[in-house]
Amino acid sequence: MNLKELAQSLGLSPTTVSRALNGYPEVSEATRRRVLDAADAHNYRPDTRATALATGRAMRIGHVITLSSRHEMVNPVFADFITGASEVYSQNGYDIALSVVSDAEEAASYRALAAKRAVDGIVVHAPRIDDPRIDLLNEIGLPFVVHGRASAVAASYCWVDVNNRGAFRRATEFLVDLGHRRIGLINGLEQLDFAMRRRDGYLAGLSARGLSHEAALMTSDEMTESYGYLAARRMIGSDTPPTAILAASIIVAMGARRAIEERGLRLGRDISMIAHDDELSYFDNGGVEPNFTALRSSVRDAGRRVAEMLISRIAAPDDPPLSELLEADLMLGRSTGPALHAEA
Amino acid sequence: MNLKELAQSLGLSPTTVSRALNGYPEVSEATRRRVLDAADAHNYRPDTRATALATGRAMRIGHVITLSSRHEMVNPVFADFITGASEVYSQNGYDIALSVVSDAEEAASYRALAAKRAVDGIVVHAPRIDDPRIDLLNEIGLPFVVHGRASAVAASYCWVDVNNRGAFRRATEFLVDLGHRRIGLINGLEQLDFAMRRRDGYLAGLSARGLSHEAALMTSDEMTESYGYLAARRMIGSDTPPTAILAASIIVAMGARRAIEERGLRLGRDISMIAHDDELSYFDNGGVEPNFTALRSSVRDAGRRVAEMLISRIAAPDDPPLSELLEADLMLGRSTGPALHAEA
DNA sequence: GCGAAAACTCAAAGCGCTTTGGACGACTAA
DNA sequence: TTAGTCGTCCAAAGCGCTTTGAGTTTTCGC
Repeated sequence: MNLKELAQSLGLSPTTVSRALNGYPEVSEATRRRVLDAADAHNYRPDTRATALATGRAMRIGHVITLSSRHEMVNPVFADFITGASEVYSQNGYDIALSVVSDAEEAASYRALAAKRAVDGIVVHAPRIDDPRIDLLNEIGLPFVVHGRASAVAASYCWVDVNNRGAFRRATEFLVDLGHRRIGLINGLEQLDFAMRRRDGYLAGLSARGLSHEAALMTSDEMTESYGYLAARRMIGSDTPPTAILAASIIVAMGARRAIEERGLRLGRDISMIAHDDELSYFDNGGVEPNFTALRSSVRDAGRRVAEMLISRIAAPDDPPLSELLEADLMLGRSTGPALHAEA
Repeated sequence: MNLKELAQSLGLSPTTVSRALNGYPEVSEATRRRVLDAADAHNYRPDTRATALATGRAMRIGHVITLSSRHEMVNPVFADFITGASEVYSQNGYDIALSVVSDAEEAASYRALAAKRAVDGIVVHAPRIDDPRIDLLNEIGLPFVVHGRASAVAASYCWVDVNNRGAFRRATEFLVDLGHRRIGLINGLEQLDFAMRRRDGYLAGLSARGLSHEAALMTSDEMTESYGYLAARRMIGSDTPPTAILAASIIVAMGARRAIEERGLRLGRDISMIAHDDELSYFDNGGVEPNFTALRSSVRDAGRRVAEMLISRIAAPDDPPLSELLEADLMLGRSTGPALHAEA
C-alpha cells in the first residue's frame, strides 16, 4: 500500500492524504480522521526512502563505533549509551544507523556517511585527546555531538561529558583523607581524553594533599577484566604496595578485586578501592550499600543528553555550540575504609 | 555533488555515469575509469535514499533490541554480536538500522519497519520459547534470521544457534565424572529459549549419569553479576551446598566467584564452576589456561554467520529455510577439579 | 443576495537515482 | 555494397513521497 493507492481508496488526492497524515492545517478534521483511520486499517506508513528523498531529511542519526586494529574491542558501555539515546530518538522520530569500522577507514567512513546523505547527524564516541574527527566533521558540515571532549582540539563543537577530572580528584582526596598515602590508578587507555582527564584529576588530588605520584602506581590500558586483575596484582605484589586503588570502570574493578582476594586481602579493610561506575545494566553496583565505593554517572543518561543536544543541533546547525558537563556522584560503598597503617 | 552534476562535469549522461559506477558492461573501460576518477575526486557517493527508492532495496538490515518493561536491560552480548555481523554487512554493502523498543511495542515496531520499507531483512535476537515474532515476520514476509531458536514455534524459519543443550549436558557429565553429585545451575531467564535448552541439557546430563535434580539447585534470572552472586551465595550457604556450579555466562560466573571467595572457598578446589563463555571482548577468559573452565562459543562468530545467512536469504527469499548449529568447546580452565568429598 | 475571505482539495513538479528501450556509429561478414 | 552485430551512449519514465501554486466550494458579513 502506498500513498497513491491509499488516496485512491479514499477518493482523495495524494496531496490531501499527505497533508492529513502530516498534520497540516489545510485539511478538515473530518477528512483527517478518515485518512488516519484508513492508514491505520491498511497499516500504511510512508516509505522512509521516499520521504527522506522528498524532504531532504533522513531522520536518522549515525553512530560509528571504531575498532582499533590492535584491540578490536567493543566498548560494553555502548549498549547502555545507545539505549538512553534511543529513547530520545524515537520520541522525535529518528532512528539509528550503526556502523562498525576499523580505525584505518574511520575518516573515510564519516565522509561517506555525509556524501551518501545517509544521516542527519552523528555522535562521536570515545574521543581521543587530539581527535581528528572533530575537525573533519566541522569541515564536512555534518551536525555532530561528541560524547566526551577532545582537550587538544581548538575548534568549538558540541559535547556532553562527565566531569572526570573533578570526580577523580575528589575520589583521590577522599582516599587521602581516609589516611591512604599510596594510591594506585588503574586507568583506561590514556590516548582517550576521558582517561587523560581522570589521571589529571588523580594527580591534582594527590598534589592538593601534598603527595607526590609514582609511575609504578599508574597504569593505562584497555579496560578489560583481566587488565584490572593483572594491574592490581602487580601493584599489590610490589615491595611498596598501594593501600588504595582507583579503578577506571566496574569491569576493571572486578578484575582488581579478583587479584586482591586471590592474595587473601579483604577489600575495604586491607585495601580500599573506588571505581568509576557507568551504571551498566549488567553490573548494578548494589543499591543502598554498593559493593564498590564508586564515582557514579549514568552512561544511559549521557546517551539521552547527547541525543537531545544533537537533535536541537540539527534543527539549528548555526547556533553557537552547546555543551554540558555532568557530575559524577561519589557513592560510599563497602570497598573503602581507613588506611590500616597510616603512618607506615 | 549529485549524479547529474557529475555527469555534466564529465560531458556524459547520467545514465552512462550510473552504469559506469555500478559496473555495467555497456560502458567502455576508458569511460569507466574517467567516471570513477571523477567520482573519487569529488568524493561523490550516490544518495542512499534515492538509490534505495529507485532499486527497491534499502541495503540495510534491521536489528531490534527489546527492553523488557520489567528489566530494561541491554544484553552486553549484543555489542560483540553486532561487531561480527557488521563485518559481513559492510563487505556486502549493507548497513545497520538499530532500534530499541519496549516489549509492548515490539510487534508494532516490526510491522512499521516493514511498512516503512526501511530494511531488507531483520535479525531476531533473544527468542523466547514461543516467540510470536517468528509467525509475525513470516506473515509480513520480511526476510529474517533468528539468533537462537524458538522451540515451541511450529513454523519453519532460518536460524543460527549454539548447541546449548549438548554443551550443558556435556559440562554436567564432565562434572559428574569428576565426582560431583550436587551441581547447581545458575541459569538465564528460562522464558528465553537458549536458557530452557541449557536446563534441558543439564537435566539430561544428570539423568544420563543416574542422578536426580533438585529445585534448590536451579535458578533462573536475568544474567547480571549480582544475580550470579546472590544465587551462588544462597546455594553454597544452604545445608546441602553444591560442590559444583554451572553458570550461564562469564558475568554471572564472576558474581558467583565473588560469593565463593567471600565465603572463603577456593574455586577449582573447594568448589568447581563451569561457565558459558561468549568470548566477550571485555571478558577474555584467559588464553592457554583460562580462569574459568568454560563452554566457549564466540558470539561474534555467531553474528557473522547470522549476517551471511540473512544476506543469502534476502537474495533468495523463497528457498527452503537454512539453519546452522554451532558447537561450543569445553575449555578446561582453573575453576574445576575433582569433588572433595565424592562420597559425602 | 453578493462579493470576499476562508476552507478545502488537487495537479504537477521535483527529490536523485536506476533502468528500459532505443539511437548512432563503427565494425564485421556475406 | 548491404545487412547485421557490437560497442557506446542517451532520453525519459518511474521509484513514493512532499510541496508549491492554484482551483473549487463553502461560509460569512453586510
